[in-house]
Amino acid sequence: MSDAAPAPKRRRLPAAERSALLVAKAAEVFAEQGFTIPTRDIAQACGVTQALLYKYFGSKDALIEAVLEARFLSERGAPDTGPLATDAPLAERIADFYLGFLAAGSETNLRLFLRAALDGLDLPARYGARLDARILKPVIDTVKRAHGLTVADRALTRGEREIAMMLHGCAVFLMIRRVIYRTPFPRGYAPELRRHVRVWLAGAPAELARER
Amino acid sequence: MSDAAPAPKRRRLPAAERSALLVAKAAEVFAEQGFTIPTRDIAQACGVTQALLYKYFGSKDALIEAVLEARFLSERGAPDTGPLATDAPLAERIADFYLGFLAAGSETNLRLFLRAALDGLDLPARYGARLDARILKPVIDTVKRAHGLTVADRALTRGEREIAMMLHGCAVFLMIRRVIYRTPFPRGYAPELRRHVRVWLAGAPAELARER
DNA sequence: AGCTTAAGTGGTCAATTGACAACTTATGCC
DNA sequence: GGCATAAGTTGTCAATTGACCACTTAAGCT
Repeated sequence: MSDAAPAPKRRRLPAAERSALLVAKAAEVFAEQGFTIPTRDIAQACGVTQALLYKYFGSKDALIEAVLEARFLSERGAPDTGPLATDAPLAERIADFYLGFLAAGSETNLRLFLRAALDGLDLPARYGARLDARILKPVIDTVKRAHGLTVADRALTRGEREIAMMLHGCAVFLMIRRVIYRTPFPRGYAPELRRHVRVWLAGAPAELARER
Repeated sequence: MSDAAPAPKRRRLPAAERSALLVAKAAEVFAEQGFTIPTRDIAQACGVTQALLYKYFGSKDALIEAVLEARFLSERGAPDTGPLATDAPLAERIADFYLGFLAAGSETNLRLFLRAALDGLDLPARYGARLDARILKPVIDTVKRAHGLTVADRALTRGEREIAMMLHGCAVFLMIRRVIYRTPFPRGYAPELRRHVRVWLAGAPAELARER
């Protein structure tokens, strides 16, 4: 009975640790509730007083910026390009790569990204370069190699980028349907994603060849 | 000089007219600023006092519901399926149909829809049936006919629906990139959309044939 | 013109919200 | 143990916000 030990109050964390904790939790809350959620609610979700948020981040905007930085602009979080380089069939490699991207780009990330974009926070422009380097170019180069096209060391042409964006849009839209529209995918989206890759691969190489 | 005629104060509109005006303007404001915008700001954008909003709609939620109803659940606003039935080449017909959809689904509509979905307003589920009837099935049937497959009078199978959804996702993602991500498309998105349709048509018919 | 009625306004209230100053206390170091 | 310092809290303030009541006035009818 007398389990008198009071709740294990974890107080007085070192600043770096607390800061990371606040940013992580705030990301979830912003993603779910939007950036207009009161700072008091964020603090409560963090198990901390509202005033402490202001000790760590001088303003609500600064907290938002810290969240976006941590989630989208820091070096961590690039999807693993390993699946692209196996000796499996091309379609399988690309599907596996994108399945990794969809898993890594968590629900929180998608919600945050869309909310930030809707609210004019200029995130997509800042994120654009990373998208090209981490996702679009690796995919295009993989397809080119598989079809005997020469792989240049330069940035994607506009046309190549759009071809890659078609598949990317399909993958992101799958995630939007599940996470934002709340469409149920009882067996995950692997089957649908594989089909998308099949269809895309039926037409994309010819388009790529056209691009000089 | 003495254009002494004072500002043409349009006051005392008939209720139906005023109501429509409020809903239309509120849709724009919600789309731009999100559903958390103060009712006072909406009223100001309408050129009306905040109290009047409460005369017409008993609460903020009721106003939001009226906006979503008017934009997504009323009978108006179905995209024109005319372009699907011309005697132009298949790719051109589908591209033209979707260009119409992208133009009709205005920026305001896309923003509203995403915001509503993000905020858990359950709009996608309510809108789903209309999407099938107005867009996905017409497209699939057009492709089937062009490829000599029999067109049934029943609803789409799950597989057919996903095949259509692939193209739909590409089109919506184009709009998202322009409207939400604010990516510039100097020459409109007709060129990219046409390319998407080409690629899709290279693989989709084979997938459709598989679906029995 | 006079009157009725619906359209629209001004002002107010309690609750909420971003921000912060003053205060308290846990924790590591000697 | 004693204590310096950073970690965390309490309480407060002005501005904002959803809601609404009492009041004013334009339009149509006769």
